[in-house]
Amino acid sequence: MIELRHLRYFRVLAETLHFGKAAELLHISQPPLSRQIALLEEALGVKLFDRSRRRVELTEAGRRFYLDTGAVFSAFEQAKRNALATARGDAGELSVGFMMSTAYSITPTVTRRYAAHYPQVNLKLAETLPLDLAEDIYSGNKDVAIMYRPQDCTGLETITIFREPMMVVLPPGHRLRGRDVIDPAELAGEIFIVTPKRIAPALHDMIVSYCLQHGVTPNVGLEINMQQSIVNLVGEGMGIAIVPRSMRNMRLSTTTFKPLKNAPIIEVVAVWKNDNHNPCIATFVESAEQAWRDVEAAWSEEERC
Amino acid sequence: MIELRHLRYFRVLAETLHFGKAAELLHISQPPLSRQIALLEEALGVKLFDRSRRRVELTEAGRRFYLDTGAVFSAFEQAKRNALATARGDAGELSVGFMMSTAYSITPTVTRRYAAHYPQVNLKLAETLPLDLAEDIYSGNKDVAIMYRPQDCTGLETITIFREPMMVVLPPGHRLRGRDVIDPAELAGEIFIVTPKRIAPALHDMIVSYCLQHGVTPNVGLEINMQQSIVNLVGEGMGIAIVPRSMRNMRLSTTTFKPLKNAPIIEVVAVWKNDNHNPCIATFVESAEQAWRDVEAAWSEEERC
DNA sequence: GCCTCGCATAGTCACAAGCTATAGAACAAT
DNA sequence: ATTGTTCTATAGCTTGTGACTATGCGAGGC
Repeated sequence: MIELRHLRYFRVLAETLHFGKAAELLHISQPPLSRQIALLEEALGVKLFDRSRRRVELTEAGRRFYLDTGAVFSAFEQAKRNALATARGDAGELSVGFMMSTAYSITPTVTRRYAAHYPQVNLKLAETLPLDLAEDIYSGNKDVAIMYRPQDCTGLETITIFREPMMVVLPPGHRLRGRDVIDPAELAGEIFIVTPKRIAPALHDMIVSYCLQHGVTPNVGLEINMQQSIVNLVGEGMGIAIVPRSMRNMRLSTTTFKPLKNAPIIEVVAVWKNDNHNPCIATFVESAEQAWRDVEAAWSEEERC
Repeated sequence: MIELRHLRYFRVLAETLHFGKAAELLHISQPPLSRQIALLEEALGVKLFDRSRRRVELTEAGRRFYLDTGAVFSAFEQAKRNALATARGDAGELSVGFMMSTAYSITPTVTRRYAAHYPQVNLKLAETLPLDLAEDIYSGNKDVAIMYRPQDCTGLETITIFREPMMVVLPPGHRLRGRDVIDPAELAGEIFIVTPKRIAPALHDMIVSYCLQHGVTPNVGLEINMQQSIVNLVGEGMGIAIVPRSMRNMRLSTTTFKPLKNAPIIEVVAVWKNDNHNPCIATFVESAEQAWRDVEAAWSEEERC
């Protein structure tokens, strides 16, 4: 059976055309080289060298074989490089799911950064309802999710990649538009627009329990799946809402965002299954963490100014 | 050092995902397979399989490596095929030189046939003066020459690939135009247009000695290198000439070709050096010989009709 | 004609690939 | 739980073969 050894020996001999020198380059002695070349020729059924006892030269077939075995080694080296890169998470494929409500904040930052640092990774991004995200991670359908911290995390790894306070959004001409900070107690009686508990349990529970803690039972007049839609509907005068601060980035002129007293902090996390061995997960998470540190640093810089 | 054996084992295991079955397919027992896979992983520095004691599956890197090693084996198989084809003379490069005077007869027939049968051979055709052809063969500059049989053939192999009688060409309005066959004795006093002895010794000597045998000393009034030019000049009334029959194929309306009594036969041969090991020479010569047999068969068919 | 060069052959050694036997983990069935 | 089954890994031995040294032998050079 022909092995890479035979091809290695052949190529060095083809380059030197001298058994002694080739053997020296290969760190073996001359007789085994003679023997291995003879075995190679026998296995191929083709004479690769014309050799008198004095001179060695390539046959036509040998010349051809020299060119072609170059491709064999290129392919082999490429295979090794790719395997290493893939194992390190520098190359491969990564499916990332994200909640639409992070599309104005951390998701673009993180994914742009990752794509720039790891161009050999084929990054597949898909907007997904929070409800489905955890399921996709469990099933292995997606590798990483960017979502609000889920309540049940058994078998999952999470890391915080974004934190922001919740704010209240007010419709045009609302009685509280003049205020700097709003106490939730003042929101009693307002119509609240909220995501359904089924779709985004963490977010829903956070808002409800925050209100209850401040003595208000929110009057949920409208259930809407997406944060963006909620803000739009507030703009249409359908009610008020408590949403993550980054929703301001929608820059909808009809709405007003106001800080809340003792505002709850919402946490966006990257989530992955700890027995999912796609090595790109590690590089992605590392990159996302760094992106968050950069954002935090930029914010404290802003505050100082 | 990683050998093809490791890659072969890896690929079968990657396909079966079962050490026992893979080992059986490879006609080895299971323990050495485990060991060789472990050695491969160690040499690469990459885990290729996730294996519990119970289940085997590919890692990301392993999946990638499986794809890439496919290319390694493709390249290797290609190299083997090409080496075999080259050794058999089915592929490669062949330089063929030919005299322009065969451009109306055997050269197109032979080369078209060869190109059709051996499409993988890169055939390099070059028109060459007979003088230079032998030299090109000796020096290895060309592999095969198509030419009139040379006088000195030491170190050369030759094979006849075409035979044709010489004919006399007459200018417009010549006194002998009405004759069916011409006796060379009747050509006494005519101006002969002949190739210089230096350029095509075989052809020159054949014509001169033929004339002498028939009691005529040819009056060489014009020396012209190429047969085609000679026929053209006969058409211009510059003299008469004795040329190979296939020169009729020029279809020059001003000239008249007449058979000669006891016409000498000119032989076109393929010539190659017997220590030139280009395997395409063998296939080319074989093909040329067959082409000649076909032409002969077609001729005797014509005569019968 | 002798010497040198350089590839091939002969004979020996050692390493590693392969074998058998078995341990030990994971899962299934009772 | 317990036992059986199914796999992979490990241990220890055997053997094939790649590599080494010594030498043969033909081709050129002096």
